[in-house]
Amino acid sequence: MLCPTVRAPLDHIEVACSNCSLRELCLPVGLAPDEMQRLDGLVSTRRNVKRGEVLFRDNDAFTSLYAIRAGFFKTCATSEDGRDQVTGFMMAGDLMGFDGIGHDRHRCDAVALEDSQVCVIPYARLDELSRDVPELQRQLNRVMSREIVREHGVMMMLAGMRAEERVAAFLSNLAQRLEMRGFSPSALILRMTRQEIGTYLGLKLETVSRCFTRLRDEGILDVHQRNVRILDAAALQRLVKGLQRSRA
Amino acid sequence: MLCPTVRAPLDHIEVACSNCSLRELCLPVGLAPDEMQRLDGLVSTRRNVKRGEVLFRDNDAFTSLYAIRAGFFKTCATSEDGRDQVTGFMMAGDLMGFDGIGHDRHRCDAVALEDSQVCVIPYARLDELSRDVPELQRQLNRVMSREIVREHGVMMMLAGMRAEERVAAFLSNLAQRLEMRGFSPSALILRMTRQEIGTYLGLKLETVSRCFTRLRDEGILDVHQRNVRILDAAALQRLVKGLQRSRA
DNA sequence: CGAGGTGTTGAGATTTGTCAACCTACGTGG
DNA sequence: CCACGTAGGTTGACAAATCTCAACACCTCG
Repeated sequence: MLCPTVRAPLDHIEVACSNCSLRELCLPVGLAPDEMQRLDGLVSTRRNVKRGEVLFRDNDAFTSLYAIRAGFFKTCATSEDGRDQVTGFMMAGDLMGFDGIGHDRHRCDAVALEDSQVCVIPYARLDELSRDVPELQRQLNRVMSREIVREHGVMMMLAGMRAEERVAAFLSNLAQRLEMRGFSPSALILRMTRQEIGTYLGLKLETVSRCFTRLRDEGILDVHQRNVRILDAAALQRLVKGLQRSRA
Repeated sequence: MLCPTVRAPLDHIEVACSNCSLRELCLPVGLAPDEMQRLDGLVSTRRNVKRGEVLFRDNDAFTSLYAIRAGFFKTCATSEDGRDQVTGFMMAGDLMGFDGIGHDRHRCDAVALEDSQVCVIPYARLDELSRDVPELQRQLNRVMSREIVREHGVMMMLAGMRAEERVAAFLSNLAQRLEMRGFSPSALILRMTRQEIGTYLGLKLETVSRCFTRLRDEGILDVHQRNVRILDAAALQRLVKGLQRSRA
């Protein structure tokens, strides 16, 4: 994606959080300029991860958090018996790796779904710095808290929604997050397979496919493989809220 | 549950984290004695919550975290459209309220399922103290990280397991946590209704009931209303791992 | 003793999963 | 530049799991 002759200078120009276009979405939110510069000193490494490559894997030693600078990831938890659960899809500005803090080992995999770049945030140094910069600590707590709340939302979706509602919620959420990043909220290019969507939503891939088809037939979507256009966002939202069908 | 003539002295004797029998499960894990004393100074309020009472409610201003000293709670996330999701069942030593850190408002309800007592941990003061006591900050991060990982497990259960497996996982988890607290891991008294279990597991209450019956018929459980005895923990575990039926 | 909340069970409807066939798009190498 | 192989996606018919609705049993508490 990135042309090497362009990437090199970018590494120099935007290497710091203070200059990063994602700073309003990412860890530095709320930091004063001098505080942000101290964070810059910490986040000095970037890492390219090609599509299909693993950034970290379940049971890897935990050393760092990762901020997505560009690209798209899935995080998957794997149970001993081989069950696989996509726990989230992550995009630019999102932070990954919190699962590792609790036991000094990662408890899920992070896999790039397109060629990506992440900022490496060494946790030991972040921990150190956050003693000096209270606002950084607070922000870290906030981000983790929001991750917990986000997961509540996923649980609600998995436990309470039927297939079509789940797919609607998935698309609606994706669109909203793309919009926050300045992309079109209606023209989506999915970076994941039907199988991966299914694993995330607790559905089989055929069911996901059928839901896409049904939403197309209802005039809510335009679907061509991974290109999805949301034609009727309001109807999608009604589905998410379960107003389309009776429900106690 | 607690007899008042006993409770009063207890309040004096065990008022501090340093003396609390739950300190190995709760926030103070890993703190040095002097650090723990500083935490004692902070956690000075206790609050009794009767069965059915709400400790905090969705959209309440966030001021404190809560450590369960005795009793049993459920936490429920409610979506705008009235869908209700039990996100967890909490028992002695568990911490609640992390959902509120992200936006200074709680994002779920905490309801006592039996007469309970919680320690109130004012967040602003905890935040302050954790600057001075790095280990406290680290412990807080660990606890939140584990909450994230716990929720991954719930997502895996909701997305990947069939009804009977979910019920088995629920019981097995409950038993394990009771055992960690020194209770029998085989004789359970459920503090929640079938409805609440169902909401947690993404099943209707009738399905939960039928699963209990089936597990009884299979000789794995002895069920009388809310009294459940686990007769064959190994079989229960096999169910959790999905070894009982074919699965890709 | 009665009332109401809770739990169980049954029959039938609905949703989702399973299996299999086929289609489509994309990348590779000739 | 085209042909082919393969992974990913769609669709159909049928099976299985779960939900729905309804009746009834049980238990606790006033």
